[in-house]
Amino acid sequence: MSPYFYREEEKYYVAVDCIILGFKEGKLYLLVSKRKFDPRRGEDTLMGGFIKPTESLSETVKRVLYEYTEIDDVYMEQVGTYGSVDRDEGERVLSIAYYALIDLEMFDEELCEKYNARWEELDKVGKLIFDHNLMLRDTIEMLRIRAATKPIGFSLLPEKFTLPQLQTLYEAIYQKPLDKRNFRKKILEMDILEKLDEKDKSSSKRGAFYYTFNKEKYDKLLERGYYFSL
Amino acid sequence: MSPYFYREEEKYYVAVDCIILGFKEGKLYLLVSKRKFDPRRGEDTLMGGFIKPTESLSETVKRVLYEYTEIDDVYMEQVGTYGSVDRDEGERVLSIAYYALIDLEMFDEELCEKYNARWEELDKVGKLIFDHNLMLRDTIEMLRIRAATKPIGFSLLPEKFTLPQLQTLYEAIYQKPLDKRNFRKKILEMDILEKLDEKDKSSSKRGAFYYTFNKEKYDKLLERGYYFSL
DNA sequence: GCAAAAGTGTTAGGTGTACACCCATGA
DNA sequence: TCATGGGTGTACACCTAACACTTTTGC
Repeated sequence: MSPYFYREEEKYYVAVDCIILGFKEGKLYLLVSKRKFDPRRGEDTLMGGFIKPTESLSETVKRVLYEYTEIDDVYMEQVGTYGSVDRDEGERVLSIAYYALIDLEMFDEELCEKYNARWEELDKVGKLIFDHNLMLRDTIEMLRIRAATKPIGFSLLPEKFTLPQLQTLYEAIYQKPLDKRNFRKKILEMDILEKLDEKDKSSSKRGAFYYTFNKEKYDKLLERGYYFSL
Repeated sequence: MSPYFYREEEKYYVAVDCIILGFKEGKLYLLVSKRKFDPRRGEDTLMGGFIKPTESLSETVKRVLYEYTEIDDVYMEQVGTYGSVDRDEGERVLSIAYYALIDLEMFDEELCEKYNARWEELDKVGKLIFDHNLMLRDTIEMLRIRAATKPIGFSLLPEKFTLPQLQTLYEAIYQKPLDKRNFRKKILEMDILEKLDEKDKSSSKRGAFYYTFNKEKYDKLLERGYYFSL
């Protein structure tokens, strides 16, 4: 038997597109860049890349994420695959969208110049190429669901964060104000945060205590059938 | 400018695999067939097919679904894309998994012979080729979430169904018994079912009233910000 | 008349939600 | 001392979950 099993079938270009999200000053931001090649050179696009023959899907995504952010161990999740015949007017390309959540304190702003990229406020993102706006919409929908059921918000914050910070993050994700007392009660009851002695005085005189997310505790709770819900 | 933009990149085979689910006698069933070509000829597999150049992703899925079930307008949803380098030991193939929910009363059993297929009870499904068991697991997880938040269960039932039927369906999906009175109260309160005068006497002497799902009512409720939850 | 499944309400406990004031501190 | 954001508790409404008996009818 020949090693070429599927000779009769057509092959396609396959790319990944990354919806890279960050959080600062109470707002969510999307990393957008200017496309560097045709078609649609110079227009706004998500970060993407073609799959290489030796790479699994997630390896491609990690490579692309590293290329544009120089950060490893980024939280990411597959959003879906987009396969209209004419979605890319160059040639037929199937694209698998992944979103990634990064801590902006880890991001080196100089990379923006290097890649002609910028952090665009999420609700001010304009027209992107191809179906990238659709990918973004699908991501946000997914993110809202995930954020309510999995402790992924911490990926958008520094190691140490304050409860007011965490709350504004969730407010940005859900696009609605949350009650301070209810929010704090709920998140603290889960017993997955560690309070530090240190305070963040950058946004108030009194200062807010720093907390860290205790992943070990969370994993143990998971084993006991607990599940996160905000 | 040449029309060949991405010449440097590699192309890949892309297939879809369908997790086709049905419901009868209180149990969920998966349509499984014997693979008809190499590699892995004769082993148990999901229903799949390669993407044709003129087809969008969902068109491919519809074609495959129609081929194996001869049913149109099937409820389906993308589960995810599987892209390990060696997932198909023949050649590199990326596969996009979709699940589909069908009403078994619409299904012609003779098709099973034609395709060497069978309906396998969901918790008795054995080893499938490649990563198809993983696709199935991911589908079930997704199905549980969807069934709780979208009225998709009706896709697995005939046009007319009884409340005991509907309840056993949800019990099969969640793998846990539900309280009869709470279930009925909740589903009837939603006001998306129409009670018929007719009864189904096949499973009891007294007979259970038939109901139908009123999609128009549901869509109207959606517009008013209502959302389904079971 | 009896077996077998369909159908029907109430209650208690828990969860979500709304709400207002004091505290700590730097300027 | 005052302006600013941080931190705290309670009460009520609502929803969930538990629970048992009657009805219908074919055999």
